[in-house]
Amino acid sequence: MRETDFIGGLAKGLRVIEAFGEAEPRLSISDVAKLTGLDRATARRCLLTLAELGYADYDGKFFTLTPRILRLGHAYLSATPLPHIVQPFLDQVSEAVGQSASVSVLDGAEIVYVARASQRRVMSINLMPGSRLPAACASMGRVLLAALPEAEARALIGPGPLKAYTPHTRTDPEAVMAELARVRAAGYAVIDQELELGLCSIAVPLADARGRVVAALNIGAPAAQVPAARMAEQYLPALQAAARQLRPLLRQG
Amino acid sequence: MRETDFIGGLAKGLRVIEAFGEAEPRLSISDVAKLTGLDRATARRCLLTLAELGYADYDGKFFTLTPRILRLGHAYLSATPLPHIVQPFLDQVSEAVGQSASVSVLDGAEIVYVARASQRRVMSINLMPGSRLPAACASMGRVLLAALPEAEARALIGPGPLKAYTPHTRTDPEAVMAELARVRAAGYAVIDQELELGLCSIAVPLADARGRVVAALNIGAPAAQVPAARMAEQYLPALQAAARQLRPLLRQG
DNA sequence: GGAACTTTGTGCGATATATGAACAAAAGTC
DNA sequence: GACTTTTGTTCATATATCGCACAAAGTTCC
Repeated sequence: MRETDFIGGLAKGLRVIEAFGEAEPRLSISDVAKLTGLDRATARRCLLTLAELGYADYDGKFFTLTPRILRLGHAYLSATPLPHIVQPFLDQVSEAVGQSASVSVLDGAEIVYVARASQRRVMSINLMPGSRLPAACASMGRVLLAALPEAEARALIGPGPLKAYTPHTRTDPEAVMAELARVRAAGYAVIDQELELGLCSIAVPLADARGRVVAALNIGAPAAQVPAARMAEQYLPALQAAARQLRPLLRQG
Repeated sequence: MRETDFIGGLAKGLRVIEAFGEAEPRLSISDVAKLTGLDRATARRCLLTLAELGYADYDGKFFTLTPRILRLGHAYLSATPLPHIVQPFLDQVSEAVGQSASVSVLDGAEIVYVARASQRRVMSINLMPGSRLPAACASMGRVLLAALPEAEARALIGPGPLKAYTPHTRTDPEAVMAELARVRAAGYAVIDQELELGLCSIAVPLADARGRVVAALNIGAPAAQVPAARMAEQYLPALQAAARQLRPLLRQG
Protein backbone atom coordinates (compact mmCIF):
# COMPACT_ATOMS: atom_id res chain seq x y z
CA MET A 1 0.00 0.00 0.00
CA ARG A 2 1.31 3.40 -0.87
CA GLU A 3 1.62 6.13 1.70
CA THR A 4 -1.02 8.18 -0.07
CA ASP A 5 -3.62 5.42 0.11
CA PHE A 6 -4.04 6.05 3.81
CA ILE A 7 -6.70 8.41 5.08
CA GLY A 8 -5.41 9.95 8.28
CA GLY A 9 -8.70 11.56 9.15
CA LEU A 10 -10.50 8.23 9.17
CA ALA A 11 -7.90 6.61 11.40
CA LYS A 12 -8.11 9.51 13.82
CA GLY A 13 -11.87 9.48 13.94
CA LEU A 14 -11.92 5.79 14.81
CA ARG A 15 -9.36 6.41 17.53
CA VAL A 16 -11.68 9.06 18.93
CA ILE A 17 -14.65 6.69 18.99
CA GLU A 18 -12.62 4.03 20.78
CA ALA A 19 -11.46 6.58 23.32
CA PHE A 20 -14.97 6.67 24.74
CA GLY A 21 -14.78 3.00 25.60
CA GLU A 22 -11.75 3.39 27.82
CA ALA A 23 -13.04 6.00 30.16
CA GLU A 24 -15.98 8.16 30.99
CA PRO A 25 -19.08 8.34 28.82
CA ARG A 26 -18.81 12.13 28.65
CA LEU A 27 -15.61 13.54 27.24
CA SER A 28 -14.55 17.10 26.52
CA ILE A 29 -12.40 18.05 23.57
CA SER A 30 -9.30 18.14 25.76
CA ASP A 31 -10.11 14.75 27.30
CA VAL A 32 -10.26 13.20 23.87
CA ALA A 33 -7.06 14.93 22.79
CA LYS A 34 -5.28 13.53 25.81
CA LEU A 35 -6.68 10.00 25.44
CA THR A 36 -5.93 9.75 21.75
CA GLY A 37 -2.74 11.78 21.57
CA LEU A 38 -4.27 13.89 18.83
CA ASP A 39 -3.91 17.62 18.58
CA ARG A 40 -6.79 19.45 20.23
CA ALA A 41 -7.80 21.09 17.00
CA THR A 42 -7.91 17.70 15.29
CA ALA A 43 -9.80 16.03 18.13
CA ARG A 44 -12.31 18.85 17.97
CA ARG A 45 -12.82 18.45 14.21
CA CYS A 46 -13.28 14.70 14.64
CA LEU A 47 -15.83 15.19 17.40
CA LEU A 48 -17.74 17.86 15.52
CA THR A 49 -17.80 15.60 12.48
CA LEU A 50 -19.15 12.71 14.53
CA ALA A 51 -21.77 15.01 16.02
CA GLU A 52 -22.73 16.33 12.59
CA LEU A 53 -23.20 12.75 11.38
CA GLY A 54 -25.31 11.85 14.40
CA TYR A 55 -22.80 9.47 15.96
CA ALA A 56 -22.24 11.82 18.88
CA ASP A 57 -24.11 14.45 20.88
CA TYR A 58 -22.60 17.75 21.94
CA ASP A 59 -23.99 19.91 24.69
CA GLY A 60 -21.45 22.66 24.15
CA LYS A 61 -19.10 21.19 26.69
CA PHE A 62 -19.14 17.40 26.60
CA PHE A 63 -19.51 14.87 23.83
CA THR A 64 -21.31 11.54 24.24
CA LEU A 65 -21.73 8.74 21.75
CA THR A 66 -25.21 8.03 20.42
CA PRO A 67 -26.76 4.62 19.72
CA ARG A 68 -26.09 5.24 16.06
CA ILE A 69 -22.56 4.06 16.78
CA LEU A 70 -24.02 0.59 17.13
CA ARG A 71 -24.71 0.60 13.41
CA LEU A 72 -21.01 0.06 12.88
CA GLY A 73 -20.75 -3.06 15.00
CA HIS A 74 -24.05 -4.20 13.62
CA ALA A 75 -22.58 -3.99 10.14
CA TYR A 76 -20.09 -6.62 11.22
CA LEU A 77 -22.49 -8.88 13.11
CA SER A 78 -25.08 -8.89 10.35
CA ALA A 79 -22.57 -9.19 7.53
CA THR A 80 -20.37 -11.91 8.99
CA PRO A 81 -21.67 -15.43 8.54
CA LEU A 82 -20.05 -16.90 11.67
CA PRO A 83 -22.52 -15.50 14.23
CA HIS A 84 -25.52 -16.67 12.23
CA ILE A 85 -24.11 -20.11 11.57
CA VAL A 86 -23.22 -20.84 15.18
CA GLN A 87 -26.30 -19.40 16.89
CA PRO A 88 -28.59 -22.43 16.54
CA PHE A 89 -25.86 -24.74 17.82
CA LEU A 90 -25.21 -22.37 20.67
CA ASP A 91 -28.88 -22.37 21.61
CA GLN A 92 -28.99 -26.13 21.46
CA VAL A 93 -25.89 -26.63 23.59
CA SER A 94 -27.00 -24.05 26.12
CA GLU A 95 -30.44 -25.58 26.35
CA ALA A 96 -29.10 -29.12 26.69
CA VAL A 97 -26.73 -28.38 29.56
CA GLY A 98 -28.66 -25.57 31.20
CA GLN A 99 -25.74 -23.15 31.19
CA SER A 100 -24.69 -20.14 29.10
CA ALA A 101 -22.74 -20.88 25.95
CA SER A 102 -20.75 -18.46 23.80
CA VAL A 103 -18.62 -18.19 20.68
CA SER A 104 -15.73 -15.77 20.41
CA VAL A 105 -12.86 -14.91 18.12
CA LEU A 106 -9.45 -13.44 18.78
CA ASP A 107 -8.72 -9.73 18.27
CA GLY A 108 -5.20 -8.97 19.36
CA ALA A 109 -4.78 -10.10 22.95
CA GLU A 110 -8.51 -10.02 23.61
CA ILE A 111 -11.33 -12.35 22.78
CA VAL A 112 -14.48 -10.83 21.33
CA TYR A 113 -17.85 -12.43 21.85
CA VAL A 114 -19.64 -12.77 18.53
CA ALA A 115 -22.60 -14.88 19.64
CA ARG A 116 -24.06 -16.02 22.89
CA ALA A 117 -26.96 -18.02 24.33
CA SER A 118 -27.42 -17.02 27.93
CA GLN A 119 -29.27 -18.77 30.66
CA ARG A 120 -30.20 -17.22 33.97
CA ARG A 121 -27.40 -14.77 34.76
CA VAL A 122 -25.04 -15.90 37.51
CA MET A 123 -22.04 -13.71 36.85
CA SER A 124 -21.43 -10.14 37.78
CA ILE A 125 -20.01 -9.62 34.31
CA ASN A 126 -22.68 -9.09 31.70
CA LEU A 127 -21.43 -10.53 28.47
CA MET A 128 -22.87 -9.94 25.05
CA PRO A 129 -21.76 -9.85 21.44
CA GLY A 130 -19.00 -7.29 21.23
CA SER A 131 -17.86 -7.83 24.80
CA ARG A 132 -14.13 -8.31 25.24
CA LEU A 133 -12.06 -10.25 27.74
CA PRO A 134 -8.31 -10.75 28.07
CA ALA A 135 -7.44 -13.88 26.10
CA ALA A 136 -4.83 -15.11 28.57
CA CYS A 137 -7.27 -15.84 31.38
CA ALA A 138 -10.43 -16.88 29.52
CA SER A 139 -11.13 -20.44 28.43
CA MET A 140 -11.86 -19.42 24.84
CA GLY A 141 -8.79 -17.22 24.85
CA ARG A 142 -6.57 -20.12 25.90
CA VAL A 143 -7.96 -22.27 23.12
CA LEU A 144 -7.46 -19.55 20.52
CA LEU A 145 -3.95 -18.69 21.71
CA ALA A 146 -3.05 -22.38 21.71
CA ALA A 147 -3.96 -22.52 18.02
CA LEU A 148 -1.38 -19.87 17.14
CA PRO A 149 2.32 -20.45 16.52
CA GLU A 150 4.02 -20.37 19.89
CA ALA A 151 6.01 -17.20 19.19
CA GLU A 152 2.86 -15.35 18.20
CA ALA A 153 1.02 -16.44 21.33
CA ARG A 154 3.93 -15.37 23.49
CA ALA A 155 4.02 -11.98 21.82
CA LEU A 156 0.31 -11.45 22.48
CA ILE A 157 0.58 -12.49 26.10
CA GLY A 158 3.42 -10.04 26.58
CA PRO A 159 6.31 -9.93 28.99
CA GLY A 160 4.92 -8.52 32.18
CA PRO A 161 3.15 -10.10 35.04
CA LEU A 162 -0.41 -10.36 33.81
CA LYS A 163 -3.26 -8.61 35.52
CA ALA A 164 -4.77 -10.71 38.31
CA TYR A 165 -8.55 -10.63 38.25
CA THR A 166 -8.84 -13.10 41.12
CA PRO A 167 -6.36 -14.89 43.40
CA HIS A 168 -6.56 -17.80 40.95
CA THR A 169 -5.45 -15.84 37.89
CA ARG A 170 -2.20 -17.10 36.39
CA THR A 171 0.00 -14.01 36.13
CA ASP A 172 3.26 -15.57 34.96
CA PRO A 173 3.48 -15.64 31.14
CA GLU A 174 5.48 -18.86 31.29
CA ALA A 175 2.77 -20.55 33.32
CA VAL A 176 0.24 -19.50 30.71
CA MET A 177 2.47 -20.76 27.90
CA ALA A 178 2.78 -24.11 29.64
CA GLU A 179 -0.98 -24.21 30.01
CA LEU A 180 -1.35 -23.49 26.29
CA ALA A 181 0.74 -26.56 25.53
CA ARG A 182 -1.57 -28.67 27.68
CA VAL A 183 -4.60 -27.13 25.97
CA ARG A 184 -3.13 -27.86 22.54
CA ALA A 185 -2.59 -31.48 23.50
CA ALA A 186 -5.93 -31.99 25.20
CA GLY A 187 -8.05 -30.12 22.67
CA TYR A 188 -9.87 -28.07 25.27
CA ALA A 189 -9.25 -25.52 28.02
CA VAL A 190 -10.75 -25.31 31.49
CA ILE A 191 -10.63 -22.13 33.53
CA ASP A 192 -11.10 -22.29 37.27
CA GLN A 193 -12.14 -18.88 38.58
CA GLU A 194 -9.24 -17.04 36.96
CA LEU A 195 -11.47 -14.29 35.65
CA GLU A 196 -14.17 -14.14 38.27
CA LEU A 197 -14.50 -15.89 41.58
CA GLY A 198 -17.16 -18.57 41.46
CA LEU A 199 -17.03 -18.99 37.70
CA CYS A 200 -15.61 -21.96 35.82
CA SER A 201 -15.64 -22.43 32.08
CA ILE A 202 -14.58 -24.89 29.44
CA ALA A 203 -13.87 -24.17 25.78
CA VAL A 204 -13.08 -26.06 22.59
CA PRO A 205 -11.75 -24.71 19.29
CA LEU A 206 -14.02 -24.37 16.26
CA ALA A 207 -12.15 -25.35 13.11
CA ASP A 208 -13.27 -24.78 9.55
CA ALA A 209 -13.42 -27.44 6.87
CA ARG A 210 -9.69 -27.03 6.22
CA GLY A 211 -8.85 -27.54 9.87
CA ARG A 212 -7.96 -23.95 10.67
CA VAL A 213 -9.19 -22.70 14.05
CA VAL A 214 -11.48 -19.75 13.42
CA ALA A 215 -13.27 -19.36 16.75
CA ALA A 216 -13.88 -20.92 20.14
CA LEU A 217 -17.00 -22.26 21.81
CA ASN A 218 -17.47 -22.37 25.56
CA ILE A 219 -19.76 -23.14 28.43
CA GLY A 220 -19.62 -21.27 31.69
CA ALA A 221 -20.92 -22.61 34.99
CA PRO A 222 -20.96 -21.55 38.63
CA ALA A 223 -18.08 -23.22 40.50
CA ALA A 224 -20.51 -24.09 43.26
CA GLN A 225 -22.59 -26.18 40.86
CA VAL A 226 -19.81 -27.76 38.86
CA PRO A 227 -16.24 -27.78 40.20
CA ALA A 228 -13.52 -27.26 37.62
CA ALA A 229 -12.38 -30.87 37.86
CA ARG A 230 -15.75 -32.07 36.63
CA MET A 231 -16.24 -29.55 33.82
CA ALA A 232 -14.73 -31.83 31.19
CA GLU A 233 -16.81 -34.90 31.93
CA GLN A 234 -19.96 -32.80 32.22
CA TYR A 235 -19.68 -30.55 29.21
CA LEU A 236 -16.92 -31.70 26.86
CA PRO A 237 -19.08 -34.16 24.90
CA ALA A 238 -21.70 -31.55 24.08
CA LEU A 239 -19.05 -29.01 23.06
CA GLN A 240 -17.17 -31.47 20.89
CA ALA A 241 -20.35 -32.65 19.22
CA ALA A 242 -21.24 -29.08 18.31
CA ALA A 243 -17.70 -28.41 17.07
CA ARG A 244 -17.84 -31.53 14.90
CA GLN A 245 -21.18 -30.56 13.40
CA LEU A 246 -20.04 -27.01 12.77
CA ARG A 247 -16.80 -27.95 11.08
CA PRO A 248 -18.13 -28.46 7.54
CA LEU A 249 -20.29 -25.33 7.85
CA LEU A 250 -17.49 -22.90 8.62
CA ARG A 251 -15.42 -21.03 6.13
CA GLN A 252 -12.55 -18.89 7.26
CA GLY A 253 -13.67 -15.94 9.37
CA MET B 1 -19.97 24.67 12.92
CA ARG B 2 -17.72 25.96 10.22
CA GLU B 3 -17.39 24.17 6.92
CA THR B 4 -13.75 23.39 7.67
CA ASP B 5 -14.58 21.66 10.95
CA PHE B 6 -15.90 18.68 9.02
CA ILE B 7 -13.60 15.79 8.17
CA GLY B 8 -14.84 14.34 4.91
CA GLY B 9 -12.59 11.33 5.09
CA LEU B 10 -14.05 10.25 8.42
CA ALA B 11 -17.61 10.56 7.18
CA LYS B 12 -16.79 8.54 4.09
CA GLY B 13 -15.04 5.83 6.06
CA LEU B 14 -18.05 5.40 8.32
CA ARG B 15 -20.31 5.20 5.27
CA VAL B 16 -18.08 2.44 3.99
CA ILE B 17 -18.31 0.46 7.23
CA GLU B 18 -22.08 0.74 7.26
CA ALA B 19 -22.22 -0.41 3.65
CA PHE B 20 -21.19 -3.87 4.79
CA GLY B 21 -24.29 -4.14 6.93
CA GLU B 22 -26.66 -3.67 4.04
CA ALA B 23 -25.46 -6.40 1.78
CA GLU B 24 -22.97 -9.16 1.44
CA PRO B 25 -20.18 -9.74 3.91
CA ARG B 26 -17.60 -9.66 1.13
CA LEU B 27 -17.44 -6.52 -0.95
CA SER B 28 -15.11 -5.49 -3.75
CA ILE B 29 -13.95 -1.93 -4.19
CA SER B 30 -16.53 -1.35 -6.89
CA ASP B 31 -19.30 -2.81 -4.74
CA VAL B 32 -18.48 -0.35 -2.01
CA ALA B 33 -18.27 2.52 -4.45
CA LYS B 34 -21.73 1.67 -5.75
CA LEU B 35 -23.28 1.20 -2.30
CA THR B 36 -21.85 4.41 -0.85
CA GLY B 37 -21.91 6.59 -3.93
CA LEU B 38 -18.22 7.34 -3.46
CA ASP B 39 -15.73 7.46 -6.28
CA ARG B 40 -13.95 4.14 -6.77
CA ALA B 41 -10.62 5.72 -5.97
CA THR B 42 -11.96 7.14 -2.71
CA ALA B 43 -13.70 3.93 -1.72
CA ARG B 44 -10.45 2.09 -2.31
CA ARG B 45 -8.54 4.48 -0.08
CA CYS B 46 -11.11 4.10 2.69
CA LEU B 47 -10.97 0.31 2.45
CA LEU B 48 -7.19 0.17 2.39
CA THR B 49 -7.12 2.44 5.42
CA LEU B 50 -9.56 0.21 7.29
CA ALA B 51 -7.47 -2.82 6.35
CA GLU B 52 -4.27 -1.12 7.46
CA LEU B 53 -5.89 -0.37 10.83
CA GLY B 54 -7.08 -3.94 11.23
CA TYR B 55 -10.79 -3.18 10.89
CA ALA B 56 -10.98 -5.03 7.59
CA ASP B 57 -9.29 -7.90 5.80
CA TYR B 58 -8.29 -7.83 2.15
CA ASP B 59 -7.58 -10.89 0.08
CA GLY B 60 -6.61 -8.92 -3.01
CA LYS B 61 -10.15 -8.98 -4.33
CA PHE B 62 -12.70 -8.73 -1.55
CA PHE B 63 -12.81 -6.87 1.73
CA THR B 64 -14.46 -8.20 4.87
CA LEU B 65 -14.88 -6.54 8.24
CA THR B 66 -12.96 -7.98 11.18
CA PRO B 67 -14.20 -8.36 14.76
CA ARG B 68 -12.16 -5.31 15.63
CA ILE B 69 -15.09 -3.30 14.28
CA LEU B 70 -16.98 -4.38 17.39
CA ARG B 71 -14.67 -2.18 19.44
CA LEU B 72 -16.59 0.79 18.12
CA GLY B 73 -20.00 -0.41 19.25
CA HIS B 74 -18.46 -1.63 22.45
CA ALA B 75 -17.20 1.88 23.09
CA TYR B 76 -20.82 2.97 23.18
CA LEU B 77 -22.21 0.11 25.24
CA SER B 78 -19.50 0.30 27.85
CA ALA B 79 -19.44 4.08 28.00
CA THR B 80 -23.17 4.70 28.16
CA PRO B 81 -24.74 4.38 31.58
CA LEU B 82 -28.20 3.31 30.39
CA PRO B 83 -27.38 -0.32 29.55
CA HIS B 84 -25.66 -0.85 32.90
CA ILE B 85 -28.39 0.81 34.90
CA VAL B 86 -31.24 -1.14 33.36
CA GLN B 87 -29.62 -4.58 33.21
CA PRO B 88 -30.43 -5.70 36.76
CA PHE B 89 -34.04 -4.61 36.40
CA LEU B 90 -34.22 -6.38 33.08
CA ASP B 91 -32.92 -9.59 34.63
CA GLN B 92 -35.40 -9.31 37.45
CA VAL B 93 -38.39 -8.67 35.21
CA SER B 94 -37.40 -11.42 32.82
CA GLU B 95 -36.90 -13.87 35.67
CA ALA B 96 -40.18 -12.97 37.33
CA VAL B 97 -42.35 -13.44 34.27
CA GLY B 98 -40.31 -16.15 32.56
CA GLN B 99 -40.06 -14.28 29.26
CA SER B 100 -37.41 -12.27 27.47
CA ALA B 101 -37.20 -8.58 28.35
CA SER B 102 -35.35 -5.83 26.50
CA VAL B 103 -34.57 -2.14 26.55
CA SER B 104 -34.14 -0.12 23.38
CA VAL B 105 -33.73 3.45 22.23
CA LEU B 106 -34.73 5.22 19.03
CA ASP B 107 -32.25 5.85 16.21
CA GLY B 108 -34.03 7.41 13.29
CA ALA B 109 -36.91 5.16 12.28
CA GLU B 110 -35.37 2.13 13.95
CA ILE B 111 -35.17 0.95 17.50
CA VAL B 112 -31.81 -0.25 18.75
CA TYR B 113 -31.55 -2.84 21.48
CA VAL B 114 -29.16 -1.64 24.17
CA ALA B 115 -29.76 -4.34 26.77
CA ARG B 116 -31.57 -7.63 26.93
CA ALA B 117 -32.30 -10.51 29.27
CA SER B 118 -33.29 -13.50 27.21
CA GLN B 119 -35.06 -16.63 28.24
CA ARG B 120 -35.28 -19.75 26.13
CA ARG B 121 -35.36 -18.57 22.55
CA VAL B 122 -38.71 -18.86 20.85
CA MET B 123 -38.33 -16.50 17.95
CA SER B 124 -36.60 -16.99 14.67
CA ILE B 125 -35.10 -13.52 15.06
CA ASN B 126 -32.08 -13.49 17.32
CA LEU B 127 -31.98 -10.19 19.12
CA MET B 128 -29.05 -8.76 21.01
CA PRO B 129 -27.63 -5.39 21.94
CA GLY B 130 -27.08 -3.51 18.70
CA SER B 131 -29.89 -5.27 16.88
CA ARG B 132 -32.29 -3.04 14.99
CA LEU B 133 -35.96 -3.29 14.19
CA PRO B 134 -38.31 -0.92 12.38
CA ALA B 135 -39.87 1.30 15.02
CA ALA B 136 -43.31 1.40 13.41
CA CYS B 137 -44.12 -2.27 14.01
CA ALA B 138 -42.31 -3.01 17.27
CA SER B 139 -43.86 -2.47 20.67
CA MET B 140 -40.92 -0.43 21.94
CA GLY B 141 -40.88 1.51 18.69
CA ARG B 142 -44.53 2.47 19.10
CA VAL B 143 -43.89 3.67 22.63
CA LEU B 144 -40.87 5.72 21.56
CA LEU B 145 -42.62 7.20 18.54
CA ALA B 146 -45.64 8.06 20.70
CA ALA B 147 -43.34 10.13 22.93
CA LEU B 148 -42.31 12.35 20.02
CA PRO B 149 -44.20 15.37 18.72
CA GLU B 150 -46.76 14.08 16.25
CA ALA B 151 -45.15 15.73 13.22
CA GLU B 152 -41.80 14.18 14.02
CA ALA B 153 -43.30 10.73 14.41
CA ARG B 154 -45.12 11.07 11.12
CA ALA B 155 -41.92 12.13 9.38
CA LEU B 156 -40.09 9.07 10.70
CA ILE B 157 -42.85 6.69 9.69
CA GLY B 158 -42.79 8.14 6.21
CA PRO B 159 -45.41 8.35 3.50
CA GLY B 160 -45.43 5.00 1.81
CA PRO B 161 -47.16 1.81 2.62
CA LEU B 162 -44.94 0.28 5.30
CA LYS B 163 -43.24 -3.03 4.80
CA ALA B 164 -45.43 -5.94 5.91
CA TYR B 165 -43.50 -8.50 7.90
CA THR B 166 -46.58 -10.60 8.56
CA PRO B 167 -50.23 -10.43 7.49
CA HIS B 168 -50.88 -8.60 10.78
CA THR B 169 -48.44 -5.74 10.13
CA ARG B 170 -50.12 -2.35 9.94
CA THR B 171 -48.90 -0.86 6.67
CA ASP B 172 -50.98 2.33 6.54
CA PRO B 173 -49.11 5.25 8.16
CA GLU B 174 -52.41 6.73 9.32
CA ALA B 175 -53.34 3.50 11.08
CA VAL B 176 -49.98 3.60 12.87
CA MET B 177 -50.47 7.25 13.81
CA ALA B 178 -53.88 6.42 15.26
CA GLU B 179 -52.30 3.58 17.19
CA LEU B 180 -49.65 5.98 18.53
CA ALA B 181 -52.42 8.18 19.93
CA ARG B 182 -53.90 5.17 21.74
CA VAL B 183 -50.44 4.23 23.04
CA ARG B 184 -49.85 7.77 24.29
CA ALA B 185 -53.15 7.71 26.16
CA ALA B 186 -52.76 4.21 27.59
CA GLY B 187 -49.09 4.48 28.51
CA TYR B 188 -48.15 1.20 26.86
CA ALA B 189 -48.12 -0.54 23.48
CA VAL B 190 -49.07 -4.10 22.60
CA ILE B 191 -47.99 -5.71 19.35
CA ASP B 192 -49.84 -8.74 18.07
CA GLN B 193 -47.66 -10.64 15.62
CA GLU B 194 -46.94 -7.60 13.45
CA LEU B 195 -43.24 -8.36 13.26
CA GLU B 196 -43.21 -12.12 13.45
CA LEU B 197 -46.02 -14.63 13.41
CA GLY B 198 -46.52 -16.18 16.82
CA LEU B 199 -44.89 -13.34 18.72
CA CYS B 200 -46.65 -10.80 20.91
CA SER B 201 -44.99 -8.07 22.91
CA ILE B 202 -45.81 -5.25 25.28
CA ALA B 203 -43.74 -2.17 26.00
CA VAL B 204 -43.75 0.81 28.35
CA PRO B 205 -41.74 4.03 28.13
CA LEU B 206 -38.78 4.64 30.47
CA ALA B 207 -38.72 8.26 31.55
CA ASP B 208 -35.90 10.03 33.34
CA ALA B 209 -36.25 12.06 36.51
CA ARG B 210 -37.45 15.05 34.48
CA GLY B 211 -40.14 13.01 32.77
CA ARG B 212 -38.48 12.80 29.35
CA VAL B 213 -38.83 9.43 27.64
CA VAL B 214 -35.30 8.13 27.04
CA ALA B 215 -35.90 4.45 26.25
CA ALA B 216 -38.49 1.69 26.18
CA LEU B 217 -38.79 -1.57 28.08
CA ASN B 218 -40.61 -4.60 26.74
CA ILE B 219 -41.53 -8.21 27.27
CA GLY B 220 -42.04 -10.60 24.39
CA ALA B 221 -44.07 -13.77 24.60
CA PRO B 222 -45.25 -16.51 22.26
CA ALA B 223 -48.79 -15.77 21.07
CA ALA B 224 -49.67 -19.40 21.77
CA GLN B 225 -48.84 -18.94 25.44
CA VAL B 226 -50.23 -15.47 25.96
CA PRO B 227 -52.69 -13.99 23.47
CA ALA B 228 -52.30 -10.29 22.77
CA ALA B 229 -55.49 -9.46 24.63
CA ARG B 230 -54.04 -10.80 27.86
CA MET B 231 -50.56 -9.27 27.57
CA ALA B 232 -51.49 -6.17 29.55
CA GLU B 233 -53.01 -7.93 32.53
CA GLN B 234 -50.16 -10.44 32.61
CA TYR B 235 -47.13 -8.22 32.19
CA LEU B 236 -48.05 -4.55 32.55
CA PRO B 237 -47.68 -4.43 36.36
CA ALA B 238 -44.12 -5.82 36.26
CA LEU B 239 -43.12 -3.43 33.48
CA GLN B 240 -44.63 -0.41 35.18
CA ALA B 241 -43.01 -1.31 38.49
CA ALA B 242 -39.60 -1.50 36.80
CA ALA B 243 -40.21 1.78 34.97
CA ARG B 244 -41.16 3.47 38.24
CA GLN B 245 -38.07 2.20 40.03
CA LEU B 246 -35.81 3.21 37.14
CA ARG B 247 -37.16 6.71 36.82
CA PRO B 248 -34.99 8.39 39.48
CA LEU B 249 -31.94 6.48 38.25
CA LEU B 250 -32.03 7.70 34.66
CA ARG B 251 -30.41 10.77 33.31
CA GLN B 252 -30.90 11.77 29.72
CA GLY B 253 -29.38 9.25 27.33
C1' DG C 1 -11.66 40.46 42.69
C1' DG C 2 -7.94 39.26 40.20
C1' DA C 3 -3.78 36.37 39.12
C1' DA C 4 -2.62 31.86 37.53
C1' DC C 5 -4.15 28.13 35.24
C1' DT C 6 -6.87 25.27 32.14
C1' DT C 7 -9.79 24.71 28.36
C1' DT C 8 -11.71 26.07 23.98
C1' DG C 9 -11.97 28.56 19.44
C1' DT C 10 -9.61 30.39 15.18
C1' DG C 11 -6.31 32.07 11.32
C1' DC C 12 -2.74 30.61 8.53
C1' DG C 13 1.07 28.42 5.97
C1' DA C 14 2.72 23.80 5.08
C1' DT C 15 1.28 19.49 3.97
C1' DA C 16 -1.73 15.72 2.97
C1' DT C 17 -5.98 14.23 0.67
C1' DA C 18 -9.81 14.01 -2.93
C1' DT C 19 -10.95 14.02 -7.51
C1' DG C 20 -11.83 12.35 -12.15
C1' DA C 21 -9.73 11.20 -16.19
C1' DA C 22 -6.64 8.04 -18.21
C1' DC C 23 -4.45 3.74 -18.29
C1' DA C 24 -3.90 -1.31 -17.16
C1' DA C 25 -5.74 -5.57 -16.16
C1' DA C 26 -9.27 -8.90 -15.63
C1' DA C 27 -13.60 -10.87 -16.48
C1' DG C 28 -17.29 -11.87 -19.12
C1' DT C 29 -19.47 -12.48 -24.07
C1' DC C 30 -20.03 -14.03 -28.36
C1' DG D 1 -9.49 -15.32 -29.64
C1' DA D 2 -11.10 -10.69 -30.38
C1' DC D 3 -14.67 -7.98 -28.53
C1' DT D 4 -17.02 -5.43 -24.84
C1' DT D 5 -17.61 -4.48 -20.06
C1' DT D 6 -16.18 -4.19 -15.61
C1' DT D 7 -12.70 -3.47 -12.20
C1' DG D 8 -8.40 -1.86 -10.16
C1' DT D 9 -4.64 1.46 -10.17
C1' DT D 10 -2.00 5.68 -11.10
C1' DC D 11 -1.26 10.48 -11.67
C1' DA D 12 -1.45 15.65 -11.63
C1' DT D 13 -3.81 19.19 -9.79
C1' DA D 14 -7.28 21.58 -7.03
C1' DT D 15 -8.73 21.43 -2.56
C1' DA D 16 -9.19 20.35 2.26
C1' DT D 17 -6.94 19.12 6.51
C1' DC D 18 -3.16 19.49 10.03
C1' DG D 19 -1.04 21.41 13.78
C1' DC D 20 1.02 25.38 15.46
C1' DA D 21 0.56 29.79 17.66
C1' DC D 22 -2.32 33.01 19.45
C1' DA D 23 -6.72 34.84 21.36
C1' DA D 24 -10.71 34.23 24.09
C1' DA D 25 -13.41 32.26 27.52
C1' DG D 26 -13.94 29.58 31.79
C1' DT D 27 -12.06 27.70 36.39
C1' DT D 28 -9.65 27.66 40.49
C1' DC D 29 -7.59 29.43 44.28
C1' DC D 30 -6.11 32.72 47.31
